[in-house]
Amino acid sequence: EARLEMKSLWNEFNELGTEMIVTKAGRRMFPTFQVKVFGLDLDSEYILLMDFVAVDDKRYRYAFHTSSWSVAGKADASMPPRIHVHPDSPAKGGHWMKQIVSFDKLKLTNNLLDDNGHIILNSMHRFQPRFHVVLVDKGRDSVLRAEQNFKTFVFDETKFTAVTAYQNHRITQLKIQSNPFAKGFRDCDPEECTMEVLGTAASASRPRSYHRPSSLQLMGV
Amino acid sequence: EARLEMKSLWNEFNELGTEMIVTKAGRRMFPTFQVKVFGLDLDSEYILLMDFVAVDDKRYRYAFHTSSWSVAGKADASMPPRIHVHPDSPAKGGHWMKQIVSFDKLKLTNNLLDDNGHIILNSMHRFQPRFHVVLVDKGRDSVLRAEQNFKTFVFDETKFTAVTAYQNHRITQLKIQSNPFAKGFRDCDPEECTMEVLGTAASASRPRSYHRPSSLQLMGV
DNA sequence: TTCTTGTCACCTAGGTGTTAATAT
DNA sequence: ATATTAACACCTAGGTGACAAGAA
Repeated sequence: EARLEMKSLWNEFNELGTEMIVTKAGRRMFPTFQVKVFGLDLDSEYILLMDFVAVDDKRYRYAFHTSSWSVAGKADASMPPRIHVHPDSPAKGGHWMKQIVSFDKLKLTNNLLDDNGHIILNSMHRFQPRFHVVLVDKGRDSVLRAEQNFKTFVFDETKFTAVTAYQNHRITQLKIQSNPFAKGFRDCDPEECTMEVLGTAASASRPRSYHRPSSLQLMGV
Repeated sequence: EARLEMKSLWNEFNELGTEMIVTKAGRRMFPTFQVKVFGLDLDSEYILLMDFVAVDDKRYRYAFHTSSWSVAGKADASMPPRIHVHPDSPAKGGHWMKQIVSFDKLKLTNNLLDDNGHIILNSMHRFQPRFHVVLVDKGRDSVLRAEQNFKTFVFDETKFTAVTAYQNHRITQLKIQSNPFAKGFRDCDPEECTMEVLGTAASASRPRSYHRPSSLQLMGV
């Protein structure tokens, strides 16, 4: 009834241990959480939303010398729970099913006092995104049908560690290779570095490198 | 029940004879048609939309030597009529009234075969934008109440001539001075040419000019 | 002649990881 | 030490009028 899009890309990240940046202003997820929805009633109205639950009760730390994560104690105080309602909500089943539903407006923040409606997460903690479909039931006693009007989908491969700066260098490289907005950091021939990593895409080694001047000499401090 | 926003800017354009560019791909209007809506029922649902009607049955021509428009004959065959439904539709009265309603996604085209849902207009003809508020009435016999569920607003100062290229040079200059996206053509000190023409904004003459190289020497043809 | 089209430099607006500096 | 922040170069994406060339 709901299929995760870009599943192979999510798998690539998940195998390395996905990291998502959180910032004070709010940062989008990459990959973007996108789903194809099936089996809704064409003319009934639904609200689609996401939330994030802690994977465990632990705080993590990354050891650069071993390139691995380890537990660094119990979780910090949990953040105020928030949900992200897809901006098209509410909309009819026909609307949701006619195209991929993309949560590209969703942003993650570590700012406890955020008033932009972003999702608040603890850095160095692990989270599992969840996707919910809620049937808008305006009839009497809708509370009695709350259970059947509410469906939740969890895709294990979308779990991630929230960070304020990337820890695993291989995650950084995969982000750079697959996110169009990071094209400026790609280490390849400027002529042909348009292709993105999708699924088992080839990774032919590129002989030429694109070197930008070090910002050391550019930033006048 | 509906107030035109940026009325003074619309008036400035209207006094010169507003022109709006139409292109094959579709061009936004400037000024953007924006309204503040009042008096809706907070929890009832409304659809807000726009359409464009011909001001008269004439075709126009611009005489550069006299800087004036004149009638150039009867109107060409009318274009397929289209409406532009505001993308937030349908939404409750509370949603529409809590902020300015902006039709900035609306685009004008002269392409009869357009399949992007843009508004199709005849170039060198005059048009009057119209704004409609439709109450979503799901009751029986709603057809009997169609009249009272439908309100139309016409702001005379928003009428314009559709063109494929600007005719009146003063219109061009006012667009450049007031549209942020045309800032590159402003003839002023690059340091301080941020201010836009709003209402009776001052037009202090600027001693310094910003001259870009002529594209004659840049375009290698 | 008059009008239309396509390309361009130049903007707005905002999403990237990098880096140095700061905080804890 | 480790984690966070803020400024930055470099992108994507797309809205401007100018201009030259084409069409009617």
